[in-house]
Amino acid sequence: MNIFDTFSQALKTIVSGLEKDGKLPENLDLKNVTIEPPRDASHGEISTNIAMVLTRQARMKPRDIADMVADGLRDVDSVEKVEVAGPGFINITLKQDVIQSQVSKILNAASNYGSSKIGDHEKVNVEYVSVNPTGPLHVGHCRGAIFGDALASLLEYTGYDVTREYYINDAGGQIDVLARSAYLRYREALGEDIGEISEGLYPGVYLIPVGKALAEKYGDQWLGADESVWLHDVRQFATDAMMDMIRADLETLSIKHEVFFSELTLHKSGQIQAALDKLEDKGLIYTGVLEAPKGTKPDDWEERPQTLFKSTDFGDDVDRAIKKSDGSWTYFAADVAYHNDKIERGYTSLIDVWGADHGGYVKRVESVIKALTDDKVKLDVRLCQMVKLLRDGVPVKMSKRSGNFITMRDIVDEVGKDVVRFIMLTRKNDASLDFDFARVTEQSKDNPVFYVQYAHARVHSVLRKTQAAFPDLDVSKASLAGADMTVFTDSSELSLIRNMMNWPRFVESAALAREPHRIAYYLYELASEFHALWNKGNDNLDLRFIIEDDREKTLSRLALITAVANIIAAGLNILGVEPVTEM
RNA sequence: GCACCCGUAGCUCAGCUGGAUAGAGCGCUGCCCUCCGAAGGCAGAGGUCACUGGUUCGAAUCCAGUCGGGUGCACCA
Repeated sequence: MNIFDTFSQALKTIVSGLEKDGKLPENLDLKNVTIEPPRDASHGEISTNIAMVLTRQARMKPRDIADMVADGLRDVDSVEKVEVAGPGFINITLKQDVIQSQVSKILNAASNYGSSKIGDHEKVNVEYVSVNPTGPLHVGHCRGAIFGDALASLLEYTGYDVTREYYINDAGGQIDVLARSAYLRYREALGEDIGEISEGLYPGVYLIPVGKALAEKYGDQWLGADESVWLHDVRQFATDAMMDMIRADLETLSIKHEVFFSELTLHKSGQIQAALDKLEDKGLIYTGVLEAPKGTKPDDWEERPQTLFKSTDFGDDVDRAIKKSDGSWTYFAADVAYHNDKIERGYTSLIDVWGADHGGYVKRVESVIKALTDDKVKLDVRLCQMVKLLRDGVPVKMSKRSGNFITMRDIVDEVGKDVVRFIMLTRKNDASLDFDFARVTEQSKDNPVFYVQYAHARVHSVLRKTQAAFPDLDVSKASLAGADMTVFTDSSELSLIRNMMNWPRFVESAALAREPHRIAYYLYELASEFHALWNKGNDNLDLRFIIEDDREKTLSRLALITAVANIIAAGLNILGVEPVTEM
């Protein structure tokens, strides 16, 4: 239980006491009460708005409520001072030794400090990447991949039961295109001159090895054969090859998935029909004609009767097609089945991570979830905005048509996994992000990756140097946690500890908001405080971490900075970035 | 035409789901290395939180509208 939880409990006890004494009306709702650090450190460590929240319910003046609650808080033994300020804030200053002792708590909790149970083992499915298996991953895919992966880790850290999932779109027309493109490379592998690759096929060189592998496995039996002979086998073969490649690409960024879910299996198993039957039973399927879109009307627009889903009943703009005019399933139909499958697997919370260009697709899928579960299962679609690639401020040009795009692998090879991951998480997902090759590899304070990792490495550097000064000093967890913490009296030290006290709150709020970037910001701030303390040691020898003639004080200081390193490591771990021990 | 997202310091962006005097980095200005932990540090200037209303003890945050920017808008995936 962290310090904020402790005071949350204390407040409840105090309020119910006041209710019992008739000083406050009964059954007060404390839902909107916040317990948080005040913005200004001079107001103490903890602040609550309880008096203002209860004003209306209790029909009393906020200051009067605050005074009564403050009296109760003064009896809590970790409290040094309680003040009522402004419109009715209650500010609590903790006893200094309580603050100091937090260092022991952090060390004892080790990597669990900051982890939380708010998820309460809720089954959450996080689906991300889900790129069509028709080529390697390119930069555009990086952000969603990293975001999804970090979000999944964050949710695990806060007590959710998380499944990381990839939806393989292996059933659509693009797979036929892939197969034909691979077949062309197959012919090439068998010595044919295939010339220019025609417009409708994938030109990428990554298909050359696939063609060779096909030739090795099947020989020349398909040369000159009709498409109907080889298409099925080549589809399967090429899809598998592409997925192997994609998995390898993901591996370079340490992106993990537990489930790779094939769209094709939905078609084969009859699950699409089954899912639509569920909607049919609710009277949400009908045959109709959609109106032409209002803005730019497609040239080839024509009226056509189709099987439609009544998504407008659930907030969508228009009803959506389930079947094409030739009677085959739309992509959306498969997606209905896919989400239905997730629901049937028992997830009560679904998170889909998509690129912002799929924004128009959100409402229809939300509609499906609402329709299928009577709004009981939550779907949260997180859209990731574009990444602008720059080199020294100049936009990097990419042409998708010529196949001349920067791949995920290119970018990882150039700047490294950790840099890519961290930078991609330094903006909230729905804001666009600049990625400048020159800046992200800079070793300076401007570069947040470097700055945070440097802090962690510095702590380990100090620990290594301690060996020289005190070869036999016991720096085990137990020894550090048992150090004398009362030596921390400098404002920078106390400020650092206060900051560390906030870590659990940050983790929880980041998880609830599904915003892993908050972790990155917190780490930057913590690193900044740590570096500030380090710098103070430049002028004030007594504030250095290793004090040559004072073994005990050195141990205390090591305890402090080890706590910092623990938190940085835990945070970086959530982001999937390696906490390095030397630069 | 419609939907979604965005609009905060000169620039790039945070702002902990409604709290107190709105923050950080870059850039700018001024100080700080004979030696010791300067791939830096300290301090300062810089804001009608796009605009207008509304909700309430209290709004950058919630609601409505306006303006500006981005994205997407029948069978594709």
